[in-house]
Amino acid sequence: MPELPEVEVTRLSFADRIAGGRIESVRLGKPLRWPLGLRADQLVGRTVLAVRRRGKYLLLDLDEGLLLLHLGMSGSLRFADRQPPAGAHDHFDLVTSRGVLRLNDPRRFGAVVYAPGERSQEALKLLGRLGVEPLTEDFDLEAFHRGLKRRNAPIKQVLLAGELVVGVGNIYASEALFLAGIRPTLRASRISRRRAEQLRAAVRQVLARAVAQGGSTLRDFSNAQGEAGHFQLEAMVYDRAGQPCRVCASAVKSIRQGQRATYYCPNCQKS
DNA sequence: AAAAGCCCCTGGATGC
DNA sequence: TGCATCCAGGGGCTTT
Repeated sequence: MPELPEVEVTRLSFADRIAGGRIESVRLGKPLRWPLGLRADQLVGRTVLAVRRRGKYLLLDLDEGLLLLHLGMSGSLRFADRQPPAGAHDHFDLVTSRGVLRLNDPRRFGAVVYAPGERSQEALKLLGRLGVEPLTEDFDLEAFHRGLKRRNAPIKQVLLAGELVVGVGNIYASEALFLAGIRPTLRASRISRRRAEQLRAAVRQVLARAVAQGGSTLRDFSNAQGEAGHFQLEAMVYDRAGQPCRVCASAVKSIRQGQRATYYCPNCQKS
């Protein structure tokens, strides 16, 4: 589900509301991808200072340590005044004096991990190899192009890997490549500087637009207030196999790359 | 070092 | 209606 836009939209929907909240209790459901990393009751009494995002991770800064949250494929957060009975897929509740943050994640690919500090082993293990943030000045064209030249894998998979630039998942990889007019199977090393520039701009444009639209709601994503996103309505190629390209009316094609579906227009993305 | 495959897990859609 | 199969916004880990 959640790529950078969905994670950022989620963050924006509860960061201000939870900030300053004192942790009153923690409820754990079924195991997530990794163990929490400390006893849940050790969080009680700490304060949530702020919520940041790094790639597809949310970082809850506490007055001591931080919580790293990942939504995996099917996770979503809700922030509410009260704590209703937990449903079958509610696997983490953070009850604070400002409200209750609840993670719902049917597939349980998500995670909530405690780290004593941002530079700790625990944090670096998850965040240490992430590429640059696409929506900041850090997304430097020259460095991006140099990185692409070093990879022979198809560009779609290089984007998904998140080692050069973070936050681009399966929806937005196809969308960005469409906007840039680049075929997803093209080897990254063969992308010219000019096309790298177009791709960089396309990644930024599509992610920013998706944030503005509240993210994409394919089946069950909603922000921490329960509101769905709308970007999926303006997707150019994602999940549109066989349908006419919105630019040239050619049939959108679907292929598989690394066990994931990729969508592109064979006419608008000739190479 | 980089690339390719394999899993983790549940549920919805589709087909017989 | 029942059951099998395939597929899904991710990504760490192991093997080539």
